[in-house]
Amino acid sequence: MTNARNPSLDASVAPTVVDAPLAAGLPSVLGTPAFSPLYQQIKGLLLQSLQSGEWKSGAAIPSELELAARYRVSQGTVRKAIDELAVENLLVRRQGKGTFVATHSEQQVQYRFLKLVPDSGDLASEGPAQRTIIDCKRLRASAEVARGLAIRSGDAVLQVRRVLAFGGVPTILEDLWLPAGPFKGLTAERLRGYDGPMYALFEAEFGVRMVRAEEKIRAILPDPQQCGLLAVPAGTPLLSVERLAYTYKDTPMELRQGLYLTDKHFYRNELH
Amino acid sequence: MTNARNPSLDASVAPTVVDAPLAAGLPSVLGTPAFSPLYQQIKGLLLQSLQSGEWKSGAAIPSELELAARYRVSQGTVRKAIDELAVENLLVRRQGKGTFVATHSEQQVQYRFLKLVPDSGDLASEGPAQRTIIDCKRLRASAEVARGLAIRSGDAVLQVRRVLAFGGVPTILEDLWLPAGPFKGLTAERLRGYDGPMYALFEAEFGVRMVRAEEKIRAILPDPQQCGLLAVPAGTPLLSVERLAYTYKDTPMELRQGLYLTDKHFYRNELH
DNA sequence: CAGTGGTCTAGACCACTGG
DNA sequence: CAGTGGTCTAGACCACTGC
Repeated sequence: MTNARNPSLDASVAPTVVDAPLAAGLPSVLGTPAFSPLYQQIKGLLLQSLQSGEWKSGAAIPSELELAARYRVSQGTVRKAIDELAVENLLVRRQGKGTFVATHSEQQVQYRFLKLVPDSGDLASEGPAQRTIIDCKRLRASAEVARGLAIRSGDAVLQVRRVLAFGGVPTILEDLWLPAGPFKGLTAERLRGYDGPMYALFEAEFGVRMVRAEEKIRAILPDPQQCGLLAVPAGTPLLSVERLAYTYKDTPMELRQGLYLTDKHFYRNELH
Repeated sequence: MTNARNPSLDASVAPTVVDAPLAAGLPSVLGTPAFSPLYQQIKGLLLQSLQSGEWKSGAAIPSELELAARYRVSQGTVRKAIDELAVENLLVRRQGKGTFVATHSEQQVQYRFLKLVPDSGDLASEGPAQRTIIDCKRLRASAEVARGLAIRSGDAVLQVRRVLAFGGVPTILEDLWLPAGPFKGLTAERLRGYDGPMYALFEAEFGVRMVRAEEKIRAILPDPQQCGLLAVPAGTPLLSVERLAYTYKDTPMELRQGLYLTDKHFYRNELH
């Protein structure tokens, strides 16, 4: 393919492909990327298939050769697109088996987004967390919550409060805010009836896949109510972990504030 | 190249190449990798050249074509090796210019390992940090420090204590422990005379490049001395950030305990 | 054994940098 | 303009999985 911006990636095989908005090679104002390599466009198409639900959580996507045929590109180009999605943890490659849609329900990565680790050993060695749903309320988004979730202040949101305990010791107190629309029908009972990571439930019941998140971490002192729920004396310093979780296309779908007791655990991070 | 484990990657061109220790294809006991792809071996050779000092911090390494010729492999294989090193932030690719040895002295990534961010804006907007070296002592490693640095308890180490302030507000109190050998000659005066990231000084003066690190984060209450140095009242919760930083080959080279004031800043982390 | 992802090659051409 | 990294292809073969 000589590729004067991909004659073959046309509407018939790739209905919604977004071709480079400007002529290739012409730098546009102020650093707008005037060139999008083929594999990036393929990546975009794969992303669409993921977002649209064409491929379900945990299911295999078509093989590289099939995708190459579908998009009329070489296997290597598809590989590069899949490679990036695998690095971002949206897809999982398994040699000899295929490429699968990443999910939060797998045993190995149950706590993909939870960086809290016991002082000795790993979370798994403490056995499963004991989850206690305290409540699940429907209310109107405060200005702060609305800003995080990119909705209008006053829009309906669900607020979930829960406590996680390890080995019987309450360790994490969490408040979650979810946009009411995508999570219509979520109740405290439904949450209590589910045994597994919450994000797995979101995938299975609401088709919402959390794909990445940002956390803001601070040291704080809990208020009296928080002390009670975590069963710690006033004046105990806690880690405040404010998380904003995103689905595809950088859409924020959950705001979460966690309070972590860090006398027997720590938040583990790797720097590169 | 037909490659029945790389006849061409021989001693003459790649003096220290470690060939797959076992015959390819024969799985050995308990999951030991019995197969090492060519590009991984090339990666190992590049790593050696980095570690040996053949290529200095910030300097360009040979072009892909040159390396391909040197190792007698295709450009694609060299590319894949470099790709991984670039992902790990050991190398930096610059299109049209070359591939460079990553360094901590560059403006853009000055604070590569510092995840503290002001509530509004970024660290750069606050101007440069004011660094105050409190002291730099030579002492014997405690059991804990020795365990972290993988040396013997009682071995000589340097302990550095300093305070970082932003906009005149003391925000970070840090204690560092360094093995005395590689850092022979480091003094408080030398540290005070240097204007820039400490890791940049380590590169320039001691040839030690920090390549990755692990952090353990907790919420703690400072002791009276720490309160004094940070000018905060007793009872102020602080983020305790214990960092273990590594050079090449997973060699630990620095243990660091930081106390972060998080009323105007937060520790920012991204999850994937 | 067929099917999947993983490695490796050789070659063409494109995009970016700097002299 | 030459030199660098970046993209894309086509094809061969290897390693792993499961039937």
